[in-house]
Amino acid sequence: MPAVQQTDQNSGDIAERLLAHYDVHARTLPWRKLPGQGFADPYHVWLSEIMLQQTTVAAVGAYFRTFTQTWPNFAALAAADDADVMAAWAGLGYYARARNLLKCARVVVSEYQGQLPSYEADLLKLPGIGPYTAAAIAAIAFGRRAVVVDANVERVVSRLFAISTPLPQAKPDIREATDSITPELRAGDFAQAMMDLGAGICSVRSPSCLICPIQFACAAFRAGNPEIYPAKLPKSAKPHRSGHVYWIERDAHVWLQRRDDRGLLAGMRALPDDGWTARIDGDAIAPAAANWQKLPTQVAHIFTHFSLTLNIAVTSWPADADGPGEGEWWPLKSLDKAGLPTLFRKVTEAVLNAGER
DNA sequence: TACGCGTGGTT
DNA sequence: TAACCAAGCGT
Repeated sequence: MPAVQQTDQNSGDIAERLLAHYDVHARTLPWRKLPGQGFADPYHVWLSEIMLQQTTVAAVGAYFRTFTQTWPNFAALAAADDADVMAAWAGLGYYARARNLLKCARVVVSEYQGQLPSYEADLLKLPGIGPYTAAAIAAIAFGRRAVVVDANVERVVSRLFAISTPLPQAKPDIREATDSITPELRAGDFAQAMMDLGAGICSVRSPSCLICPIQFACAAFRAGNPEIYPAKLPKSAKPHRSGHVYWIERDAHVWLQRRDDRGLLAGMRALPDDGWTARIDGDAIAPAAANWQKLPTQVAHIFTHFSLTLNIAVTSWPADADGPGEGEWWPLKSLDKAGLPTLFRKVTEAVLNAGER
């Protein structure tokens, strides 16, 4: 006994009502054209969609402006130095996105004459573009009909249709239901309207059903329990790890290394460590024999899948001697330009605030 | 297929 | 405060 079977007529009404609401209430965003003003620059749509993967609108804003000012199109970005792009991405997280961003820009230049392809199937082949992003770009930048499903849409649609199967098993049903209400025209506006709805009205904890433009069609509203959707399986507890980082200072410079190309914080500049990972604690073995001094303060950081407490050991290094292993001496006065991920920024702050060096 | 992958805001 | 969550993707 399906709670609600949307009729064809009803399905059309959903898009119509949602788009009418969007025409009046669309959020103004740096990468967005307002309804009726045509399609946004595909480069801007692509860049914003990559940045917005698992990332809030508020966090993306400044990065989007920096990137579009520094690299205004695919050709400029494709010609950029990898290290500059990684440094510009520092702090935004999920650094594989930045590496794939560059790969993608270079493919667009070499294979597509610097113009993003407009078909979902072609977009899907590009680095960093998955099912969601391919559909979003095809619809938003090129006006093609595509079924755009992100976490917002999953929440809205699971409520509309009272889909009680837990995620991720519910994904096929949700995609089918989304397909059934996606209009032939204005699929891009429809997708953005669904995401605006999910970000504002149809929120996770306390949805504002009384002002929702598609309340009339919502099975969960009718049942009085929108907040139970989407159902999700419980998450496993995240482990706690500890380890060390090592601050090696020589003549107002600090020794920085580049992390491995794969895994956590891949390819990012970093301080030397004692081998801690998401799975194991560090072994507390310093990268070299030296007069190490342990700082009284620790740094705590929480990743997606584990939390970490870092101890900090500092030493001063003989003048003119090279640091241990591969690395570079980075001037302390421009440490903010090193593009350190947030974990190591916390460490540098702790060291510099400690004073004793 | 399920897991690894950042960070900051919210409750 | 600890847990949850965000315009997901690659492997």
